[in-house]
Amino acid sequence: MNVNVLIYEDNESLRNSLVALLSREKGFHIVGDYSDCTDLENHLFHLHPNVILMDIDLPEINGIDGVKKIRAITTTIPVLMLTVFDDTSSVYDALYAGANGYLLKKYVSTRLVTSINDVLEGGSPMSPAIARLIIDSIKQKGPKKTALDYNLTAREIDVLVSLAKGNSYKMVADDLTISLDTVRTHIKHVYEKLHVQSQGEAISKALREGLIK
Amino acid sequence: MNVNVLIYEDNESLRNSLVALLSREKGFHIVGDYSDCTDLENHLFHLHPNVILMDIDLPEINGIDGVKKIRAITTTIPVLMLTVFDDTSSVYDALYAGANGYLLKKYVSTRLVTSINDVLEGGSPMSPAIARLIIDSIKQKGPKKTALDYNLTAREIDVLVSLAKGNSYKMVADDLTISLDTVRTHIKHVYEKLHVQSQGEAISKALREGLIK
DNA sequence: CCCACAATCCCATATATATGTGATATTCAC
DNA sequence: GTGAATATCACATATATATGGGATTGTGGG
Repeated sequence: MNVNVLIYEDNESLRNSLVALLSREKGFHIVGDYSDCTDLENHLFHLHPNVILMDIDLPEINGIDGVKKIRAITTTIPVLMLTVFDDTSSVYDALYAGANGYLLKKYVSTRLVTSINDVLEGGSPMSPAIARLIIDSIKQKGPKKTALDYNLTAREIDVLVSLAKGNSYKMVADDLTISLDTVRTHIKHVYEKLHVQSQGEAISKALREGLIK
Repeated sequence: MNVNVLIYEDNESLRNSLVALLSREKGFHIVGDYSDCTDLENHLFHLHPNVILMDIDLPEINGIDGVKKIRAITTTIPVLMLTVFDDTSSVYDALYAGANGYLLKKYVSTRLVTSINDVLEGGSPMSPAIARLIIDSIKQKGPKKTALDYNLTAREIDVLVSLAKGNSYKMVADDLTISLDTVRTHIKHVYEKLHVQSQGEAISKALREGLIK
């Protein structure tokens, strides 16, 4: 059972280290190591990698775009990002592009092999510092309140949700099969409970605080 | 340089393993190991832990509430969660409660010491399976579009943002120091570009797609 | 049993909003 | 320097919305 590893890393000394490190490891076979991913499509088709190591800061095409190119061709081959920077937006961009893991270069020597095994098993290994960034940015959004925090009734939420879809009062009425006046009444109560006095404020408060999705 | 570790774990055999494991490790000192965290406040004040290991499934008070109790008292002592389940909502609840790391029990033997060191350094270690959950749930929200995707102009965004604050057209006009009619014009254009025809739909689309915050 | 609350409907009206048409000045690219 | 895009303002009007009042019915708790 051999794992074919494809490497994109422009720093030659690090690239050589990676190759050396994995060559020593039983079960790993390096099918290619390159300093840029301009010829990525070809490599994918001919080298049959099981996992790809991708540096973030690559010349010509950066690692993020590299992942995008990979994901445009296949979604099954896991990609492990390598970087020196723990920068929030790069992390997010890489994850959205379809990267599976995120390893800081200073941990390569101790955690590369484990991390490769982790992504092969469907996990998303990341260095603690990276994980910290992600967690912080999640927390920043704040814990979601529920509709209960404002004592909204089930029906009032129905109306709010329908309204947030962009429905007019009349459409909400049709949607929920109630009269226009009933819609008005519910909305009136919602406004009182949320302490707002316009549709715009109600919808934006509801969405921002996670009362509705 | 001794690290004081406080442990809450109801499974006695695991708790003993944890104690044994850390006792062997130089630099760690276990100041307490308990099967529940009912007496948490006392422990915090008298045992002076530098790091706390907390099981998720605890009798009486569960681990999530345990973290909340800790965070009500201090925000500086890192808490590392231990769990057998990789369940999305528990993970989120724990993170929001203020946990710093999240370790699956099956990795305790190999990664506990490293993980403790990671949280002490301000990182957020987590098992790859846990990280995967978090990443998936982030990705689910989809990559944020920018206002550019709809060719909104700077001024149109200004108006949209002001509207989403709950401002009426008149208030937007005051806010941006332009006339009411100009506000109308901008909004008209926004509606055309977003393909919506009401304020509610515009605001909810803008918020949901991340055009505005 | 009574009360509070939820859900439903009705009426009335002052504002606000959506939409059309039209105009002027500025800027920026070609 | 001509044209396209932007930002600004104006006028008109049909709907929609916000808000006040009042009413009926069912339900669940005390």
